[in-house]
Amino acid sequence: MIRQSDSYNRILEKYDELPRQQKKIADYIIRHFDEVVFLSITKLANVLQVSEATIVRFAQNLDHKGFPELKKDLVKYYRDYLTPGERMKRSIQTMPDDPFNFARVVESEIELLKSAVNTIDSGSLKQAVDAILRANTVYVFGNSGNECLANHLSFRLSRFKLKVVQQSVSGKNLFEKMLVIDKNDLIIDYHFYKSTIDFRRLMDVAEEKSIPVLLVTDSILPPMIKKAKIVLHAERGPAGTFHSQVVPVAINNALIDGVASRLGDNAVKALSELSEIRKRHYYSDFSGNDAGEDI
Amino acid sequence: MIRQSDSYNRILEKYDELPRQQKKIADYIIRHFDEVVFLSITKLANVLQVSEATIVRFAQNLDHKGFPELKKDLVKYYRDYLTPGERMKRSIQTMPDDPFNFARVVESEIELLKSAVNTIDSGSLKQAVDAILRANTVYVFGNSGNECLANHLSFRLSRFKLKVVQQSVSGKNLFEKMLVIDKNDLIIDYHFYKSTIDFRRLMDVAEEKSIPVLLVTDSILPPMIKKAKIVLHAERGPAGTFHSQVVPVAINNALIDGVASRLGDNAVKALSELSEIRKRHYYSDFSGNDAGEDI
DNA sequence: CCCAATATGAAAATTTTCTTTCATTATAGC
DNA sequence: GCTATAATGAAAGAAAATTTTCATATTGGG
Repeated sequence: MIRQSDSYNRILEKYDELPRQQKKIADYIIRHFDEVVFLSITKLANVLQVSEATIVRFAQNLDHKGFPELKKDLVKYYRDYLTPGERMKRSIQTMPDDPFNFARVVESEIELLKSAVNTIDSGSLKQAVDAILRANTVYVFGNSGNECLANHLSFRLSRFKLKVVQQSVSGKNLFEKMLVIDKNDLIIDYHFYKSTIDFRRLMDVAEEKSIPVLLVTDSILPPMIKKAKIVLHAERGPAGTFHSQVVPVAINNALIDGVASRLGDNAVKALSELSEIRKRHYYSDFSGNDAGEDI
Repeated sequence: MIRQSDSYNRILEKYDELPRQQKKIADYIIRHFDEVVFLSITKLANVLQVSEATIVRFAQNLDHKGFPELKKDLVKYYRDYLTPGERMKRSIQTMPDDPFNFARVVESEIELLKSAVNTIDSGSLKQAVDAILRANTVYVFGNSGNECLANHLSFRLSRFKLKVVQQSVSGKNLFEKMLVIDKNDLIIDYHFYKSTIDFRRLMDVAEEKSIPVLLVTDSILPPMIKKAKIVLHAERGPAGTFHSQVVPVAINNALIDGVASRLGDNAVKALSELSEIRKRHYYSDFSGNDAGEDI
């Protein structure tokens, strides 16, 4: 419910005193908050079948100088409380500040995941899965803070018997590693915030050799994403705070799920084959029923 | 990723051909989508320090009649896809059983996170953070599917200038690695589902040498948790499905947050020191303002 | 039902936003 | 380094949005 908006409270306060047409305006604003923030007085007047003058008077009755001020106030509220990013920031701020409160961490992760839904579309996801399955070998790049992501994805994919190579190198070694990659392969790279030399090198070489690139990022600046064939984009929280890897991990999961469902029985077969091999060769000498490992 | 917006795609298409100032406009729009939808051309010109005329030309270069048309297009996209809840609803409704539906993945992750709140108590979390800070060196173990978790935690902790060693080894090598660890250190291990030989070896040696162990697990079977000093326990979903690492990553985040808040200014200092070093030695030779990396 | 007080809409006046023009500056090709 | 071409900003001009005015309509007490 709408709160703490000066305008909103004023509307409620004065609602009973408002004349007929102005009640109509008040009703509409309360019910269609997120429309009104984008409407001019003329359009609002048309929608409501009320004169522009009356809308101005309505605004003035609420102690605003005029309609633009009223709208500014509505926009302020809208942006502060109803926009995904803002709501997240706020919910983190307002939480009790106990650093050992797991609920707090979870709460903000959930908000992040929810907003990520807005930015990952199933088209790209499908494209990504196709590219993975089509590739001769999948090369997963991810450095420093993103090594864990590269590791996670490459581990899971290799369990489906896909040819996957994890590359967590930087500097000149990067070129060497890239020598063997060609256009029938796929490069997956995790890269956040700003582009680095290594990233640009990678993208340049990929372009030169026509190697398709799947980029997982929180940046949507053209220099960053222009050269990538497929981009999966998700915010990881407000800049300046510690960035969580929960959203990228969820993206990995989506990719893994997608690949698994495409492979169908073959995925299951690959996994059980692995478990067979393991049982026979490595763990069969050990006590009874706890030899397995989770999938 | 922003899609299906004519404007957005047109910006990407034409980005390279755009002159200097207009690139600036393109960058700002892409980065601050949700600001621009509320700005007049005058205000945008002020923010960007670009003339209004140039903004009009930018809009026209994108095949719009003028600025209002461009804005209308941006608003349309914003309202369709970025409004709270809209997109989530949309994608869940439109494709209930599509394996490429990110919203579905996210929903189940959210459920898992929510239930994890009940099984992680702040007492254990606090204990865990204390143990990390008290330890001489933190040894983070995590194999195969859990290597990414070990990598994630050790990377972040080492950024706080803590002594952290990641150990992703198995078999006999494990013994060798454990030789150097003593009771003033801390072992962190990620272990799910069932115990393995390696796990028992680790726990046995730890017990013998009185090394404290922090165990992150989804199992509460006594053989699993008995020997660990601290246990953080969370479900990762029903057996038989692919197990997501989202919950363990969230646990890592909680640990990292806790450590950061305990270190207070020192954490910030360590991070900014790192960024200084990097700036001076590695990236200072490169173009302008994009040398950084995220934290 | 009538009258005063208030509310309303149409249209004019004003303000703000947007577009075009034109002189100046930057850029790319030679 | 020079020149042709394109890009830019300041300011004028056009268009749209907003406010005010004023004549008319509505409302609520007597």
